[in-house]
Amino acid sequence: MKRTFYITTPIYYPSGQLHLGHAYTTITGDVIKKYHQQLGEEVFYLTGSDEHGQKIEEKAIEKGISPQEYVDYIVISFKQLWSDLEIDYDKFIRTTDKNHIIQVQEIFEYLLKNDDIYLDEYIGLYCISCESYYTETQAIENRCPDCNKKLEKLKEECYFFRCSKYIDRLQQHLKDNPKFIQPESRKNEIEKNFLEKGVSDLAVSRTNFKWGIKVPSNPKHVIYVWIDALTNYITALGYGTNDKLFKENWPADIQLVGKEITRFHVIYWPMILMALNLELPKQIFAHGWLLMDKDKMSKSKGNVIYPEFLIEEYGLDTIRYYLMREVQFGMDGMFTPESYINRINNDLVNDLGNLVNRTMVMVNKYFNGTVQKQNISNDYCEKIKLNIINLEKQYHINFKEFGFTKVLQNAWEMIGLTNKLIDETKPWILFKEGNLIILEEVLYTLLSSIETIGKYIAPILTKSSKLIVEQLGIKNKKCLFNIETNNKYNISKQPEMLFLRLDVKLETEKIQKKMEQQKKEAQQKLKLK
RNA sequence: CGCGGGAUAGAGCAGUUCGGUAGCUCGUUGGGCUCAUAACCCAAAGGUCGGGGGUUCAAAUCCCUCUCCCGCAACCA
Repeated sequence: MKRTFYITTPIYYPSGQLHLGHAYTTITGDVIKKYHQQLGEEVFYLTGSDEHGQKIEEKAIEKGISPQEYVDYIVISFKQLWSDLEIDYDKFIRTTDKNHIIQVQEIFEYLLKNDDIYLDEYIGLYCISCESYYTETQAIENRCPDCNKKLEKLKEECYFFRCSKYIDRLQQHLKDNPKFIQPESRKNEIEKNFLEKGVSDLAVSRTNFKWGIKVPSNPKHVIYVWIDALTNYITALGYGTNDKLFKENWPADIQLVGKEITRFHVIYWPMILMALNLELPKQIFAHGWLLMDKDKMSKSKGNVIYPEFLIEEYGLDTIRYYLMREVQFGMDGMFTPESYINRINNDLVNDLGNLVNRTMVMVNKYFNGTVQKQNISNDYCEKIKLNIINLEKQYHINFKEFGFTKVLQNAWEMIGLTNKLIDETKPWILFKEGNLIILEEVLYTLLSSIETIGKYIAPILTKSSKLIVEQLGIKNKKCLFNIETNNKYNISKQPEMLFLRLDVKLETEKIQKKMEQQKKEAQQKLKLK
């Protein structure tokens, strides 16, 4: 049986337009996919949309269309964004897919039959004007935390999932698999805050809205988000219908989630899988948030940035680079227009772009675009070659631990060394003095170093990597760090610049203006309501 | 005493597991170079490692205590 590397993102909720935060998660998955493909592994990458629930129902009513029409419309924008970001997903699952609906119903009935789900009454504090339940910890002196009105105790018929049955097994699993939840800090949080305090049974159905998957044996109940949404990771593989695809992919190798939904993915999701007698995913990675100037991105605050604008203005690679470089994976990171533009100028334009450009100009100027390896020894060149070898080890270690920041730091260390090599060997003087053999060896070393860098950054800087490899005239594109395979380079005569220098002040203002404009639009929408 | 995370140069962060000259990027200042996208290379300045106490020959790191910030059960990556 063929085993593939299976990656999932959360399925996003189509209550509005996706922003840079969503893109962050999905780009990360894409980077992981590209790395594993580079290793020659088969990869299956899943993303999708979670389309049911009260909020969607309300949005649709507000717009005077059916929920289905509404989600169809929003999902087009999701897919468009992933296409703009060149996300190479293998399947886009929608919880309104027919197959998903049937499977969820079967799963629900199966759990019901096995007594993992039972019918009972939900008693909770309800706010009539907000139409929502609050827990006792949320309520402020028996008043609604949102509108401050008095909360009523309400009873509602509801199906529950028997968490108590699986809690011991889950705790054992966490003990046996210390890397199940990453990063470590999230694991501690979950254990101390939830597992050790006990997990009460989970309400898994609703009767107060209609837009969802009906419980077949009791259709006045709609299956609530947990069993509907979480199971997407298996129904997408054809659980229950396509055994082959399912067995090739499940269990997932890595499930990416935002830190706010860690709880559902490391407590309830594994319990559902246990109840279904399925293996648990190998790892759940909870990443942090992208903050805008220390604030969480939020539409009402008007500090949201949408990726479309950035792609159009600055190119896809700049976004991928920024997110992977600036944000320590697992921790919160910051996006500020200024740091974004600065990263582009400093790292991409000055260090990388300029290195490639200055080298290629010299190769064309001094050797008309063709240089060969000269079998002479040169201290400076040896240093670079040694570094390339060390780099390879680090590369795999870092990628396997999702240390994207480190991957890029190492690449940039290499770029720095290569820039330094030029200053140390001074090719223009070698040329003036007629030291052509040494000059050719230096230029050859520069090109092999650039080739390594080009391949090294491939999973992250997809476009630049391709352009570098193409412009160097490299044939054996697959080979990763083997610098000795190319004894000769025949480079492009008119190299194209990888990145163009930006005016920091001008561009920063442009982005801020765009955000202001979006803020106004959002406020107007609120007024219309 | 609810729990978890955090506080390190002007900014953003690493280092804390297993104590031993405090590090990276950007910014600032000075110098070098002219192949290159006024880019690149070198150097310097800048820190009582949140406060206080303790253990130790030695603490950013271990222990105690205090202060401040962030997150935390319903649907926000």
